[in-house]
Amino acid sequence: MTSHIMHVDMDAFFVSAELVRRPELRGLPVVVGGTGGRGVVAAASYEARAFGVYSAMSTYQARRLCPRAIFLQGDHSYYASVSSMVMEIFERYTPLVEPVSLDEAFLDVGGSMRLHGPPFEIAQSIRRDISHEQGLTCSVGIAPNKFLAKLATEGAKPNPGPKGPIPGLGVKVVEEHEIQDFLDPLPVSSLWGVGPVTVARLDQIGITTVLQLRMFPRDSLIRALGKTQGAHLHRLAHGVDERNVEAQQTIKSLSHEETFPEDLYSEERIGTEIFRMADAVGKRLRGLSFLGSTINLKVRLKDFSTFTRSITLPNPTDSGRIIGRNALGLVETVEVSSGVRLLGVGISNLTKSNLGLQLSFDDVGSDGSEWRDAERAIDQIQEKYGTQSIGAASILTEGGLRPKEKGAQQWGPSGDTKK
DNA sequence: TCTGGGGTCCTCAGACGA
DNA sequence: TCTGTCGTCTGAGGACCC
Repeated sequence: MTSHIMHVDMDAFFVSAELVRRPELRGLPVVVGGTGGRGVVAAASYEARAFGVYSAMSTYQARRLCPRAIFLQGDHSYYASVSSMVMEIFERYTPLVEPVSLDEAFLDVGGSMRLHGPPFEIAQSIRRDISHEQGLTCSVGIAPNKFLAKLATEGAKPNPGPKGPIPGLGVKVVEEHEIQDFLDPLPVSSLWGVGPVTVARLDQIGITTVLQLRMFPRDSLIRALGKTQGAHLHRLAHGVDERNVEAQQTIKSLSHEETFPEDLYSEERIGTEIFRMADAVGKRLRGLSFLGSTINLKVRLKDFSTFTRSITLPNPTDSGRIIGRNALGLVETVEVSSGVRLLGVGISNLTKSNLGLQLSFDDVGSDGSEWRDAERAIDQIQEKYGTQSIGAASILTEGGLRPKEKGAQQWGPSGDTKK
């Protein structure tokens, strides 16, 4: 059986997408992300990477490393539309497409080979289609499983150079008999699920490479890292990953959070922001026909200390008002007088809403009308006339309704954000 | 003027009922 | 009746991913 799991990753996706609509910026150091003082870098062009600018770095630091760079505020909805066109290209070659993020997906092409040829040829065709139709480049890894395919993609990527990307392989295939030779020299940090904390723990027991990890007794690894993670890493070091490519994925939670350009001190303002986020969470729930039972609140204070609180309701809900009221109750258990940097409201324990809903007193307004009906009516009006047209009074701020939308502030406040 | 947003999964501790 | 144990649920927090 040949390797038939494919991982496709767009090269510097957000920047590349911007260069398609702003070709005059080609060849320059370009950074996309949150342009405000509290923003982070979402993507850097290969010219900017040559200055040491990488994604997830604070915009502040990126500006210091590369003052000449052109900083663009990320445009999530534009990238999402480009992404959906790229995903459509994948679906020409196999129905088994599992999007990982806007710029990345797994494909199982095991059933497509009679029609489209071997995986390597399919990868070349996909790269050609994406280049011709979207003007973007991508890298592809092909291997017997998802974990190895993703690692293979890293080996296919371009490298940064001062005059732009130095082309990589474009497509890298890892066959069954090559697995150990491919994996052994890699640092443990390249394994899925190994971050800085686990790297430090492994380092303490003398493990820095996958070869050392593979040679380490499984029982000792479990003693050092715990049952789940120890067994997981032992499997990965041997190149074993049983996860299938799942075209249909179910969501388990959804949330909104926001870092404010300036810290919040007023209880009233904190309450308004909580209701604004709860309203958005409720709207998304209704749009997806989900109900949720557990309300989650996240608070980050001025000193970056972070607290989470949650409460499980007796009856699941999709009402922004109920979510907001409970989140407001949770925030009272946190001492916020030192200043709030970030607030987040989320919901988990999700069920499909067509299973029937048991109404609670919270769903019924004082005039006898049902809040759920009111919120659905607002959804419909916003659908027709825009999100600024109508909204609950509880989310009205000095700046107007400012409804929260998914990804609208994905990488932190923009440079021109008003309070 | 340093450190985002949206997720998933795991661990641990405490409460509670059998 | 009291005590210990076990499983389950809930809540908080941490690690990790893109």
